[in-house]
Amino acid sequence: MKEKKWKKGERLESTASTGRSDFIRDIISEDLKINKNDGRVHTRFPPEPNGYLHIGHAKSICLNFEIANENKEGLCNLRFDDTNPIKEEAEYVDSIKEDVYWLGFDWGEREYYASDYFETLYKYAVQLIKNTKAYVCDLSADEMREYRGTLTEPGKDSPYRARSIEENLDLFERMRAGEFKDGSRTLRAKIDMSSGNINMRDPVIYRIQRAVHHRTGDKWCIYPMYDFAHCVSDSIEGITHSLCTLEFEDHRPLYDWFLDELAIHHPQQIEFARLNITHTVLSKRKLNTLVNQGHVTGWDDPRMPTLSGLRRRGYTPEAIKNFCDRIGVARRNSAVDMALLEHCVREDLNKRAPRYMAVLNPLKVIIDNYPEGQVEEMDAVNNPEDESMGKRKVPFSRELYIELHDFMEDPPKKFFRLAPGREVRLRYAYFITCKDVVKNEKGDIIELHCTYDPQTKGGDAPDKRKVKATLHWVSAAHSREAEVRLYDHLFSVPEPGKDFIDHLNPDSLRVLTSCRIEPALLEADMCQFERLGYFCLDPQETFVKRKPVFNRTVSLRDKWGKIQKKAGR
RNA sequence: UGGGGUGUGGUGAAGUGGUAUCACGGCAGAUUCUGGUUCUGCUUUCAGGGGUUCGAAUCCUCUCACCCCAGCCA
Repeated sequence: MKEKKWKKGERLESTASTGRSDFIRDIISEDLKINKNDGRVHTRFPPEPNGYLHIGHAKSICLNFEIANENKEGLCNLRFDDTNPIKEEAEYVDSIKEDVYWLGFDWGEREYYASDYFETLYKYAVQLIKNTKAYVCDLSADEMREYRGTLTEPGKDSPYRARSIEENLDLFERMRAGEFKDGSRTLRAKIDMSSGNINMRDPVIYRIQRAVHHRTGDKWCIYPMYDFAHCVSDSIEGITHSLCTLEFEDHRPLYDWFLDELAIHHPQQIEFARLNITHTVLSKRKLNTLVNQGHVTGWDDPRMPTLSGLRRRGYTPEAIKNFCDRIGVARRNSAVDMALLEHCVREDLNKRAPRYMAVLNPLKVIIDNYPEGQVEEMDAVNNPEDESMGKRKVPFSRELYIELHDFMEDPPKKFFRLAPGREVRLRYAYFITCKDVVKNEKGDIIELHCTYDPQTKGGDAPDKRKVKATLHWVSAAHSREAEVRLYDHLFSVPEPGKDFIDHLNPDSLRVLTSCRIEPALLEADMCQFERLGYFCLDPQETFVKRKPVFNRTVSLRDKWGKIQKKAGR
């Protein structure tokens, strides 16, 4: 019989003070009202240490930890679901802890491992045998598949299903003792081989597997399966609400069955839709393929949606958490627009990133009427959004660099940057007018000759005349060379799908090696390059390349870019 | 007639019998020493049919579409 654990019903107050409301928080509010679990709220984030965390995990981390934080005495455990020694490694445990901590969540002393419960799990398995609810099965993997039936046909009972309790007890003990070959026997739950839910067709709960476990070494040669280990681990830890993704929905009857048969504390499993984001992939398998086939440099490649990749790209924990809060929690499969993630970083970085000037594609500008050898220190605001971030000095001299794209010899209508005969402002410095364009034999523009108006020092004209553009610049002699890496979507289509490799964006990385940065910038790690975007220093690459290497976190919103794109079509 | 889910603007979410709401995106404008930020306005939606009701995204019913499940993975 179907039983809905969350009845659609009267309007519920949202949890705590956040004002946020979603179906999970509604369930918890209702549970609190009837004093279920003595009013406790206890969640857990249960990663398997077999890979790196990505932003999809962040959704789950935020959900679990924030729900705990929203409730008085609410707790959230960090539990490693380490029941498969073949796939799991201590290295992943460390990276997962680092990522969760980086996001800003605290699991206190509650760092647990399913492997801590192996002994207890074994005892519970014995209890199931004693209750005639589990049996040792000698079917091979292939045979078991045959016996299982199909989606539309029921399965058949295993010939070993009717073994006596004594025989099962003996065999199971000897499985543990290592008397049998890997894969030769399993312990199975005795449920219903004709169930429409394939998970209930006598699922395996223990398999024989001689492998070194990252924590228990070679102490065990039998390991519990997820369905058994997970619900019991939740129960042992006193979890009240066990939140997981939609694909475990079919496992809930099994989750409930084990706990009912064992008659132990019974958390409620609640499923929600996993996160998808456009223009990227969020499955361990696909991310793994990207790494293994060399489409990216590693799990922390700044184009990867992994937490380590996003961190290296310059995303802040605040931006990611804000994103996770905004996408909501629901039960329908969906794909969030990458633009929302980008909006969230811009919003955060706009408030906190100090501004600097950097020229990505330098074009030399010579101010003909500026005294040779003269240097002036211009006052520049570090962050117009936050006065407390103060000011700095930027050296100005006769020879400068501006952005190549800020000049056009024959500008179209809506281009209002520098052009022959046109006057623009150099930010925090002077108005300049372009007088002459110097080209090489190939016809490439290599140098501009301009004049400046000494009256406009600081950037304002005494006669109040206006200019239509303000350009960023650096002093040629005072600026330093840097490498800048510009990132774009990893995939050129919103939903890469099964053939995702075919849709890789060839321009997801562009490396610019002769950029010029203002001297003060050397001290910044995260910053805005004015008019360009948000960037962060890549410490590893800076060390390797022996010059500053910056990653572009995200570009600024770009109206001119949009106009150009439209014109291009 | 295998089982389990899900359908609300371009996208993600709220809404649980009483004017469909919010955010992102897009478009237009204002402000601006960043074509940034900020501000304003516009844009477009209840999968479909039938029923109940004074009144339906919401209740009933039929249909359609999509997602998940046949690991000794989690």
